[in-house]
Amino acid sequence: MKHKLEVYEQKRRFDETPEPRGRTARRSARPREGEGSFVIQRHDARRLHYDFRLELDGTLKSWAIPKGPSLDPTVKRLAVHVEDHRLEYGSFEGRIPEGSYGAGTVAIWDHGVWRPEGGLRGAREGYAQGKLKFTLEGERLHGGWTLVRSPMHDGKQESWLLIKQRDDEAVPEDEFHVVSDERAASNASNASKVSKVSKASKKRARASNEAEVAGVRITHPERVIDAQSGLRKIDLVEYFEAISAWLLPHVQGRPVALARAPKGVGGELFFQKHAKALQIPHATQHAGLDPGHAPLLTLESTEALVGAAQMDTIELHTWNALAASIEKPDRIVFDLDPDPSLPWERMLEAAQLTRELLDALGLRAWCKTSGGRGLHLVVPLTRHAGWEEAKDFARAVASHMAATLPERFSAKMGAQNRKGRIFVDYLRNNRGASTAAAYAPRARPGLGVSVPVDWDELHTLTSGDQWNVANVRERLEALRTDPWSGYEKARQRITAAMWKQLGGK
DNA sequence: GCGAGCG
DNA sequence: CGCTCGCAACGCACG
DNA sequence: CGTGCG
Ligand SMILES: [Mn+2]
Ligand SMILES: [Mn+2]
Repeated sequence: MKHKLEVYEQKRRFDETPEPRGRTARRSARPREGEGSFVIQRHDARRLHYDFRLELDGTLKSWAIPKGPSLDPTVKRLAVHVEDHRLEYGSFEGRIPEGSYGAGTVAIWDHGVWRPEGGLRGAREGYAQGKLKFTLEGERLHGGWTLVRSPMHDGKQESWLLIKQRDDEAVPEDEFHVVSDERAASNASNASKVSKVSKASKKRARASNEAEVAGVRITHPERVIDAQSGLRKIDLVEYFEAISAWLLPHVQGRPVALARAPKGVGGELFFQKHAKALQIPHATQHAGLDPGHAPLLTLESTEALVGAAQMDTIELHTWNALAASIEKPDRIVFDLDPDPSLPWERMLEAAQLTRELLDALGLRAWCKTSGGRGLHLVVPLTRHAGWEEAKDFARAVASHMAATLPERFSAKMGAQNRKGRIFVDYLRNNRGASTAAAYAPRARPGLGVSVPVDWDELHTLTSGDQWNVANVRERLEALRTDPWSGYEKARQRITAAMWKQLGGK
């Protein structure tokens, strides 16, 4: 106990604060035998909370309650056990200056008498054992209360819960809105009826708030994730399910980066490459590929795609290597990013020109819309080179384009460098970098989709996002041949001759 | 969307 | 309990 | 060099 007070005094510099210095003398008008004083101070500090203090054995046992007490017996309020305070502190109100521990303002929110069940002995035992039952007689709070130590107390501070007991002083607020009609109809305050109604309404709410697709529980299926198209979460989920046969060949075996948007397009978007446990339902984990991190992920099945969608994955980006040969990329990607002011025709020409350079080098490339503003050129490779060589080679190609056609291409990122031109983004060929996969949606208004195209149809393309989650099905149904035929069979490598043509390393 | 950390 | 916070990561452009 | 962007 003495120790606790010392800790407190160390945290405070008494000469700088208006709080009372502890004195050993005096003690004001005492409550009756078996009772003690209590106080709740509203403490507007770095974080607003309520300090709940019970007098016991000459000191104030103290808890910080972030949300303050609730009169609803079904509500448990976290009460973090904090240092004992001196009795004198119970009457403190005022400002704790900046720079002092607990800086902010303190106001007495309630005070009065607490009467522990079992008297003084009950209080001591309850406090030691982590379960205090007591009655409060304050100005705001009355009736029975329970303060229990939560089984989960990790490390320094104990977590307790403050709960109102069910008595006449309790004010149930649970489901107030849902139940209020019922209550008005029959003015009987029938607790069991209320709880039945609330249970039923919760069940109903869950039923309409959940769906099941490919064995995966889908929460909030009706939530609109893109205002522009009006598409809902369930539409995205069903898109992934329907596109599965087309999409899986492009993601299976490859570590992914998921771009997730729990609040939909326009909300916060974050990437996720790693996950512990089965945080993404049905995803496959690959521990050890990325040292110092949780396992990398691959998506191998329809269930995994749907699982990702349940977790609000919109974009699916893949590495340029398989998990099984993580140090040997099996392709390089050129991401053609146009200055937004350029006419689309320049974009098509750029793709064709890039293709011609690659062709001259002896490399076949395949093209897809990005689902956004541009196009992606994908060059499959046998798994012969390391990341360093693949990246250097991609940079050499981009630099060559920029050097030969500087009015059209830039190999430097940054809006400045791209002005009036197309940035050949070769940076997606670094280890750990990734590019939106074929048939993956993009987290942009309209939910564009990256779609593989045949070179023969290049001239018919109208934009990088001409296909989207809503209309790509039409495209696929109309297809007579695989636009990427030959891709799987390609066996090509980066050779010394290519380097020579590009002007050496 | 969800687990971890924290008050 | 209930809130808030991560959830990639790194070369490159710019100052 | 540090900082911020993509
Ligand atoms: Mn406090
Ligand atoms: Mn792009």
